[in-house]
Amino acid sequence: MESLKTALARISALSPDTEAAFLSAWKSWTLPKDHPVLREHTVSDYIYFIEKGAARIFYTKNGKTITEWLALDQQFFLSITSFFQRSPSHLGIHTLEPAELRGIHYQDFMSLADRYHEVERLLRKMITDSLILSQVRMDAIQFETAQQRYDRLMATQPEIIQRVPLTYIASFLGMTLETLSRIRSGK
Amino acid sequence: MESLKTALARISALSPDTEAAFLSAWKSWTLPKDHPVLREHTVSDYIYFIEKGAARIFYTKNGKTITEWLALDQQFFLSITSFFQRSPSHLGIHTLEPAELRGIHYQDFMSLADRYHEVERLLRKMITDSLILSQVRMDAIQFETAQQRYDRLMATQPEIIQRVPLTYIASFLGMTLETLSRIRSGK
DNA sequence: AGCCTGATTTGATAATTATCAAATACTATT
DNA sequence: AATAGTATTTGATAATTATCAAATCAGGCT
Repeated sequence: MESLKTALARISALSPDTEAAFLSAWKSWTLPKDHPVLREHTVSDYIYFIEKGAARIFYTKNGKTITEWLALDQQFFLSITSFFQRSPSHLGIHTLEPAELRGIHYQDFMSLADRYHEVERLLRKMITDSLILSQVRMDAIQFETAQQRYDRLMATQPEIIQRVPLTYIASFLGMTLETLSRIRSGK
Repeated sequence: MESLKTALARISALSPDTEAAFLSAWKSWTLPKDHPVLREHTVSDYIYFIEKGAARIFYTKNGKTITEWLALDQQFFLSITSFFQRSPSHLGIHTLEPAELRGIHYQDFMSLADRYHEVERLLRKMITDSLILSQVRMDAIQFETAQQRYDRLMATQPEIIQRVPLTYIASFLGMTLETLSRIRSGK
């Protein structure tokens, strides 16, 4: 419980009673390794926070499974388009390690955002952070070579390489498994 | 004035007095063709709305000028990272056609968002829309061929081809001018 | 220890797109 | 209408990365 609270406090301060109301809306799950969190083509109702463990957000394109995001301890994740547009997501999510998850339902988040200006502000800041991340990532994908994208990952999240199978990392970085392997072997 | 109001109403409803307060914070500019809106490496203080005309958001990478976004009539645009992080932007912005611009300053937007819950909600929805767009675009860049990206642009914003020089469109689509030219000629 | 299964590496080749270099077309202005 | 300057097209070649195929490696299980 402590770490979700800390993570939220880092984004935006809440007054004690608002914080209590908001935190109590979050549910908890303990999931084993390789367990589904969200089935593909369903509406994603939750924003998740992974207290501990690893999860993979993926989808299928032309018969291939693409890893769209990898979430490790202390990160928020969700299917953006599905959660906000309330439409079935092409995304699936499953755990890669045993995981402690927290999640807040769309309806609960929205009614709290309606009731508390501070929660609305928190939501706005969460989305802003996510948008900034998305911009940086887009730039990387569009204008960096495969080598540069790998180097960037090593610089920012080296632990990901230890904990996640290379196949997933490859597609997360927008390259094939073979290309990633060659980059890692130093050509 | 009417169209900014309409565009905002489409995003989120405001009560009459909140709307009046909010709209009055927007400034107006009339700019000629090929006129700078934001100089590179400065802090971007405004969210812009282009009533009429065309603008180009760009930056320089390895000595090349990359078009990051093209905004035509009735669109909002801004340097996301600079505006929200209050840091100098690598982005520059200039007009491609004579343009009627509206803009709201960071400080004004934020203090209105602080004062009015409804403005905070509007801001949240604007950012959400932008995030969804960003996700869709990222997916296109990462997993579609040059041909598919061109086809998508033709399907969604065909008028852009008529109004914007191909060099800019090419880099907006993440390909070289030559590649775009060959795609257009049907190989 | 040996085996099985999945993960990763390596090799050969193909596809896509970029780069460099002209040639041609277009536009605005005289 | 001629010209200058820019925009676009075309051609030849190179670079990057994907694809397909096979070999090797690693960890869990009997």
